[in-house]
Amino acid sequence: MGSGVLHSRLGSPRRPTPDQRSTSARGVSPIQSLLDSLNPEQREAVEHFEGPCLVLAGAGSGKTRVLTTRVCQLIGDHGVPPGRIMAVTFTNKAAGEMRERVTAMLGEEPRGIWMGTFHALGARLLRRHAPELGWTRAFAIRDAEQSLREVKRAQIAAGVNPRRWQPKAIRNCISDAKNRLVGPAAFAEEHGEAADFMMRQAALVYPVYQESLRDQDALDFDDLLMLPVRLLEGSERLRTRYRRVFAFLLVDEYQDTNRAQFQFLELLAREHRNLMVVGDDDQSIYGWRGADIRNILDFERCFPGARVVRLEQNYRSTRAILDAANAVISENVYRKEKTLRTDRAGGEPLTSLESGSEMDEARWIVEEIERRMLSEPELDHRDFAVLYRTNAQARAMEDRFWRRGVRYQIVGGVRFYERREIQDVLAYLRLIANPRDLDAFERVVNYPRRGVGTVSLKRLLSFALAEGIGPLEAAERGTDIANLSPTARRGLSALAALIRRHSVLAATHSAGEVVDALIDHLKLVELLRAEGPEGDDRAENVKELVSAARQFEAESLPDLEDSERDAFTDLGLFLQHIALVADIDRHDPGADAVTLMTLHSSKGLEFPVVFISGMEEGLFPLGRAYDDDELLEEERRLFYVGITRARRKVYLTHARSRRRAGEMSWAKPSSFLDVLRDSLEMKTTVSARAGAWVPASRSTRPQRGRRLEGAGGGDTDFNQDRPSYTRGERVVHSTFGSGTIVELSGFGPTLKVTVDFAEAGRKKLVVRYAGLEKDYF
DNA sequence: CGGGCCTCATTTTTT
DNA sequence: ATGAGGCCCG
Repeated sequence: MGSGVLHSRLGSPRRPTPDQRSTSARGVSPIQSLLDSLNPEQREAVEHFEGPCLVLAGAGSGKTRVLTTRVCQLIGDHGVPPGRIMAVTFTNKAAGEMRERVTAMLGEEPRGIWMGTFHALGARLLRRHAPELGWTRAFAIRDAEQSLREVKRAQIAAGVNPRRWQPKAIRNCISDAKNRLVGPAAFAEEHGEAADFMMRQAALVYPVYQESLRDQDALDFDDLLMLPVRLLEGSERLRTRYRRVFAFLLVDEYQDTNRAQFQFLELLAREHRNLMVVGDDDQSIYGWRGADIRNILDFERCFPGARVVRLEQNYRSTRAILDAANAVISENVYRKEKTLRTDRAGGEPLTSLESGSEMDEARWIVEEIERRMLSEPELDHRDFAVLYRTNAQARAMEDRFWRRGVRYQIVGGVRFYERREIQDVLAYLRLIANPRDLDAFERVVNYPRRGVGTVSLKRLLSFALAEGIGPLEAAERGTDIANLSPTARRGLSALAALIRRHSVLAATHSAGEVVDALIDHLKLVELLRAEGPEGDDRAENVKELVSAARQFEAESLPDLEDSERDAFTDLGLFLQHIALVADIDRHDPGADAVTLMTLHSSKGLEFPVVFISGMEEGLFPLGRAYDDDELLEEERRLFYVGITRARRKVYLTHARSRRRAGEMSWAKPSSFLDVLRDSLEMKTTVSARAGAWVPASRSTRPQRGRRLEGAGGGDTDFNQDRPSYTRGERVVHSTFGSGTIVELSGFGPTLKVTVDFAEAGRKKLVVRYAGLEKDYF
């Protein structure tokens, strides 16, 4: 499991990239022949042995290859035991890929090496030491959705109305705090009296939330980063031990690390300083999640004497593509200056396409893929990728691929493990593995129907609280609870018996058997089928979960070392596994399909032909990016990432109209196209040319001219009935109270106002969502 | 308690 | 458009 199409494709020897094609001559050591095929800078990085080293690796400069070869070098040439190396990657996919490559180079699996994402490695550390922090070693990991529900519960407990204060916003505050290593107490001190209302509310919720997680023996994603730091900071003994264990640290995608991750590395590397980080500040695209670009810009200051290696030779793209990429990224101000070189002169120019709508755009893209496959028989489906800014854009694209019968694969979006029916089964499994899991309990208590509604649940929970016992124990003692209906009492004891029976089963049986028995017992397949046509799919998904569990047993379980297995049940290990493999890919690894995914997901991958769709103002860059130069630069880096995925051809497509959040909107081509204008080949779809709503005089070369918004009428976004605002006007907001408008920006649906509120201070609001009213007093 | 109907908010990326 | 959540009635 976890070996998706992309991963195994990259690991496949079938289509080597040119720089991999170098000979592996017989008689010479494999590592030596690998070294011979590197350029001088790459070799310098690979042969670097001890001390800090920063590798600034441009897109397509072979950085993954440098990292994997260095790992082999450390093991093979310097005799470093694999168990003393930690290699951090950005995704599970990348970790799997690196493991495969290292195995291929060394001729055997590097057993004992700590390789994975920060989250996975943090979890692994905590699996050993959680008791020192107040959790058990079998702690559960909350995904984003689960922690959102947890925040909401904590809000209610803390008296912070979840309707007035969005749980999502509160969760973001808590998440930011954790990524800055700020705990509940420190946060309360910092923001308990703050002028910022939101932070003040978060300060109330955070301690309750965290305590509730601990009561349930659960951690959220951010804890997996913060708590390992706490652990090492708090224990001299562990610090010394792990500094010795991890004698060599390697970090990929270093530009996307946050404060907590940096601190973790620093704690481990402070003494031996054997830390190599590889990254590209131009590809930093996770600022919104706390990534701190200063980690890369200030590396030399934190690790004085660090060697710096620049990889500027690009082995991936044509000159035409690199010129475009360089032109785009050089617009940015906050960056380390560097220029990518290539030997692949020339190449096809980039194509810009104007289409009429998102359906039209998708249709053209699919047809263009078919055209290219006809004229260039060496291209397969898998050689194409369609990238977009938001997951919502996948719909129209998928629809077209599906109708046209062109094989495709969507990465990300609605994930398998996030589906309702899967979450239901998983909740049962979580509860079987951990009877203290309240979130899981609430989810399953009345599914399938057991006659336990909100009222009974409330009574049960307050009983549990009063008695100081878990919800499941309370359910067993249903007879002791006052005012419970006979139905609810029966339902609860049936649930308790079911969970207990399966807990016993889990102690001696495999995860697959437990899941199978559970589904069988609940008659889930029958239940879902009865829901109607959609239920069939759901039933299939549930069955697929059983095979996922069996596959886990067959493939991943044997790889685990004894120290990681010891006290856990197979079911527990299965749950641990899937909590961290979020974007698990269930497709046939050999599948030949066009890849559809977000620009963010595309980082680190490459394709011969890349389409970047939705090149429209307001969508890419997103409208809100104009609030802030740094956001706009991040969007531009995202564009840079997208362009540099391509080996030989880039298409940039936009649509004049697009359905967004249920309503039709019109947009200009993205301003990101401006710097490329002279080098783009311009195309227009037939229906964009013929669009009846476009004034005829403009329709021939629309991409050259300045179009007016709403040409042809019918643009509801610019409705005259909408209230208009002016500077100095008084307004009232439901949460922030009354204030005065000090600034206006944007227009139409993106009109924003900056308001000085008497009590809440200065806020920037989107008029469309803020629900402002005029203040006539 | 459960089902159906109504209202409301939605804004972007992910380990 | 879509989904989630609240409210009312059988």
